[in-house]
Amino acid sequence: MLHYTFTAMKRTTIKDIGKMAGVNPSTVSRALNDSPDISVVLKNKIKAIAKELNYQPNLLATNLRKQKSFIIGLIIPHFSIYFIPSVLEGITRVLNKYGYKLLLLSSENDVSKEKENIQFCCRNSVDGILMSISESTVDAHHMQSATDQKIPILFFDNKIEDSSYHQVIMQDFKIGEEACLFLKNKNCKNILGVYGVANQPINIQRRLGFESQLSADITYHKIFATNETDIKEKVLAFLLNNPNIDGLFAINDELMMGTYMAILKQKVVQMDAITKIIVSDGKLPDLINTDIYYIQHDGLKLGGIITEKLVAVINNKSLATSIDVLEHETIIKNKRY
Amino acid sequence: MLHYTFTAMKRTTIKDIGKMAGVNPSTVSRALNDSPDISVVLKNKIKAIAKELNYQPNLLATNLRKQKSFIIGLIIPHFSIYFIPSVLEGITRVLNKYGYKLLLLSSENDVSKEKENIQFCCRNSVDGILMSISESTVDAHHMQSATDQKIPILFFDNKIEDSSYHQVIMQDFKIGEEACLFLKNKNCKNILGVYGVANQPINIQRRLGFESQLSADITYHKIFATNETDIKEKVLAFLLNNPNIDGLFAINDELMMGTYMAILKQKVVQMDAITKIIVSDGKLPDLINTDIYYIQHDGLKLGGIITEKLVAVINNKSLATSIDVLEHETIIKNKRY
DNA sequence: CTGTTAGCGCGTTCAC
DNA sequence: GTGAACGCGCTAACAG
Repeated sequence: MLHYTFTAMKRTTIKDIGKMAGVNPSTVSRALNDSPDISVVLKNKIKAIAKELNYQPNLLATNLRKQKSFIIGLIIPHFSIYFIPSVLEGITRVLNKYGYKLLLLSSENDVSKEKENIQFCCRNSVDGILMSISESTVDAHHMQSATDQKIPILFFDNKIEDSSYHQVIMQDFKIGEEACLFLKNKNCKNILGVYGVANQPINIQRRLGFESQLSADITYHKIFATNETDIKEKVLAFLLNNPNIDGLFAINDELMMGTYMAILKQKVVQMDAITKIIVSDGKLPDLINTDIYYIQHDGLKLGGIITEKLVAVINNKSLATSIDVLEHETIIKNKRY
Repeated sequence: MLHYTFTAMKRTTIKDIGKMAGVNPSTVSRALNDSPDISVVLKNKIKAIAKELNYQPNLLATNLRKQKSFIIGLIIPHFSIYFIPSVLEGITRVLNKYGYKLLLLSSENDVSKEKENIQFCCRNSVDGILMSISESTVDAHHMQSATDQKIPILFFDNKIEDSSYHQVIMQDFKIGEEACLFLKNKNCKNILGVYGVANQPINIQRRLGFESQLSADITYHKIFATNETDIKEKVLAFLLNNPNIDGLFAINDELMMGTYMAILKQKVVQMDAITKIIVSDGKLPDLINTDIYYIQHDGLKLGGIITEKLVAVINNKSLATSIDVLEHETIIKNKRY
């Protein structure tokens, strides 16, 4: 066993198999690909030899030939613990179903790295790209190389203003509206809205939706933050001057978590005195020990949907681009333990 | 713009560039690879043309030629939200540093899928594989194709009984010991140990370590479970008959979370009446609202370490295999908010 | 049914 | 300095 480690063991190719079987390499290729042209006996013979030699087809060669890799690229801004894992799970399940694999790339919220990633995907001839744009991305100009090569791109989460791409997004404005109406219905009068960096469509829409339903009798504050730590610090400071908050809207789990920790730490206001509503896939509400309401943003489902759509596009390039808007579930009360 | 979608736009190759520059394709290749053989003027001319034509080298061809892909495969059992994201982050950062990309594969805790994944990696000539084995994996026989091809594999998390592989693991036995000593020191007399499925090395070692430090004056119970829901149900039932628990050891975040929810829900015992110690990267302790102690298992750091090691092995194939044992930090008290 | 030939796009050896 | 020719491993077109 160990001596294999030091022996130059060339990988077996169809040539080798051909030599052993006394046939031409191309015959081997056809046999292994179950071409109907090859007699069953020969097929079996060749397959047996292939198995014995532990033959692994070189996909680099196959792909080069076929211009297809059965790999799809996923580009995300960063690895959020709240959402990405379930999206990944959803993507992977569908991908497995169709025999595709996943090249996972993180743009680290940087457009230039995003472009690099796109190019890497292209150079490797991925069959399609799933893309959640970075915070600093404003348009799709840097995806040129992909469109040039006719590699389909599907944007999800954040909408991009370009109808030539496939997209899957949520009804973000409506989500905001619903959240506000909910808090009003709960009779909140002093509300804090917690949002991500200002320029992302998803943030803007949810915020605008929320604000569209505010009324004059409500005191409204908003805080923008980039991450959990950031929001935590800002809320800590905020609460000192505003201990009378009775309603909270957070546009995602991460921001909610930071806010939650700040409220617990600052202690100027009782956690249960605040009515909280967030957009979440439902994991965080399970984790924390307080009543919290949420609008369902199911990562597992989203992952599945975008992947199904991308695969469909790959298999039928002529599919017209469209923006699919995902229905969300109505507000759900989190069951206390 | 839109008409590109319907025009057969062939990808530009070195041939095209050669034609435009009036030189041979091989010259183009050399120029773009900064061969010292090419005059600077010609180089610049060729590079300019390449840029103008938005030339994207076909890595499938390059890799086929060089037998190297600058891709490394990561195979994990499933997408745990508590640990995997930070490991991914750690891996990606280091990978970016060296220009490698990540092929992410999930075995869904299934050995046969694990084998498939390995083979897919081999067939695509990945440069190396990072591997956290599935629950049902007992040895490394199914990695044959990788070793045949001399693709280095690095195992992390769960140890595998085969010294011919590179490994990075923790001092799991010692972790168990420390946890037990800690609870004893806190004067716990009625302790519950919560473990994963019995046959995984990581689970066994932590449990054995823990049990090695038990003494006669301690009542000790143990529960084995496969996931969060599973453990939750089991603990719910358990607590009914054992309301006097005063100490808890959970070998990871996921199991802790299920236990936590069960305790809250069952209400037969006060959460704060139990001294809790877990192995965690520290995120969960931040999330939940109770004192909890933990032994640090830093995913970000681990991801970085295993990737650095794998890259080192890739660049120097002769490196002897070794089992690196990661030092863990001593027990840390979680700061209450 | 099977062999021959050609080429996917690139890097490399050997000429000159 | 640069061109020509070859091959990485595989598949597809054309023969027969």
